[in-house]
Amino acid sequence: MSGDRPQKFQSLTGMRDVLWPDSARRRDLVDRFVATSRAAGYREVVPPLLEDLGVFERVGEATDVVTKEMYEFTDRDGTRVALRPEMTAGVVRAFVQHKPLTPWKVFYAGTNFRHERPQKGRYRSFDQVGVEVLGADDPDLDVEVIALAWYFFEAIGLRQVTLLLNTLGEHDDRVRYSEAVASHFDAHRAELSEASLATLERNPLRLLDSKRREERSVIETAPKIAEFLSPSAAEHFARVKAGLDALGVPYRIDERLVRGLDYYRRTTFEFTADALDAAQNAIGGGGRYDGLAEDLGGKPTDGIGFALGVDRILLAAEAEGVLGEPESNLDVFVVDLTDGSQARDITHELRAAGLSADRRFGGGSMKAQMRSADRSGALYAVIVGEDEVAAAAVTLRRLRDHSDTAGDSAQQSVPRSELVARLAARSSETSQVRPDE
RNA sequence: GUGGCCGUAGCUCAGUCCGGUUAGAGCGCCAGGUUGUGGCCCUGGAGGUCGGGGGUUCAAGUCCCCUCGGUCACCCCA
Repeated sequence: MSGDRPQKFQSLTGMRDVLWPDSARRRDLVDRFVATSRAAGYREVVPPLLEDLGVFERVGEATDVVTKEMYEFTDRDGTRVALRPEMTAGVVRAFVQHKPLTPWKVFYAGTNFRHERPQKGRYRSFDQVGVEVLGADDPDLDVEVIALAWYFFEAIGLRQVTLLLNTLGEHDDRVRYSEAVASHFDAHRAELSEASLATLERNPLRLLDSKRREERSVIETAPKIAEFLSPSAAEHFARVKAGLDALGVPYRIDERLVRGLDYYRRTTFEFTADALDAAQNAIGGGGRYDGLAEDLGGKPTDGIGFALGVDRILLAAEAEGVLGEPESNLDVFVVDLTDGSQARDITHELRAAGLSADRRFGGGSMKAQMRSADRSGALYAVIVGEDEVAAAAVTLRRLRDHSDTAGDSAQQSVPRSELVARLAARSSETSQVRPDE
């Protein structure tokens, strides 16, 4: 016998367990996103968590997300694989692989992984919801996609959200613009930090949204994308703006919004939560990625989409105070003063009839069982003891909302045979009275 | 990857500067008050390797070193 205790484990750095009530809020948020997306004709896609490393390498060779932050490893058969750091690459890979009818409008909800130092609103395992549309070039599609996210934020009650909008031009525009930006910063190397000089080599556009204050003036004087836009790119952007105006979706043009992943073309956008007092206040972002399908071996296909950070939206909702306490959904708690067989049978019957029911295991005094009933949040307690069994009845006690039940005494005896039908009837009444459930 | 702050009960935290009896509080949990009635109240109880390891000392939650973890910020991003 050794006195050593077994090792105690805890969740890995940057990974968290989501327990109730947080799990209930998360579930509610995702459900609302699903409803919003379905209402606009989007269908769910569920790509795998693990992809060939190349799927992600193709889309972000110049980004930290891909070069430094991926969970990558060699699989048992020697394949280089990675946990997805974002959703778009996998979805586009699926599009190229299955060649669905276009336009392909999909939504998703899932977990991504990035090996970063955690901080508020940033975790190594984080959930996103989002949509992608492949195979359509219409600027009104950009409008639909952006508005969809906007309506979703409205639906969950968020008010302090800002939509930032920009365009990066078409492929050639972006290349010429990038060169111009590079030469601008190259001429001001002395004013750049060492880290920024490295960024200049890899992806000069990224310098535009640097947060370093001392570099602000160099950034201010950098060339603007507007001067590099081809007529068709400018026209596309104008129509996107006009569409958002028509729908009453407010936005702010941010010419330094270049976004993190380097597959973006033309329209880019980002949503920030102004109530969030954290450095990570971007709650969502997206844009067009017209070249991505081709980069992944498919035919040239236009694409656009966005991803929203579930964790950050929940933080923003908390900051705005729009998160309600999740309510108990339990109809009945069964208190059994006999040997437990009554609770076993009655909960079974109630559940089969579509009601929610719980009970306490291992018995306990009536006081203890009633306390459990109260804590469960159940609307009713069904009490069964020797007296009830002898009378072929149960005691039905209302635990909450006594006041609004005039004529409905707090406690009454109900024939055992009528219990399920009586409760089923009341349950449907109450659900009609409560519009927001 | 870099830096600041913080690790004491399930949770929120006193106690650490200036080392010294059995390490405390509130909330929560359990039981009793009410031999079949929850919430409120009263009484009692359980619950702690003081993150871990090493060192200094007669004596360490308290001082020193290392380490692990958390948190916030930078970088970057949802």
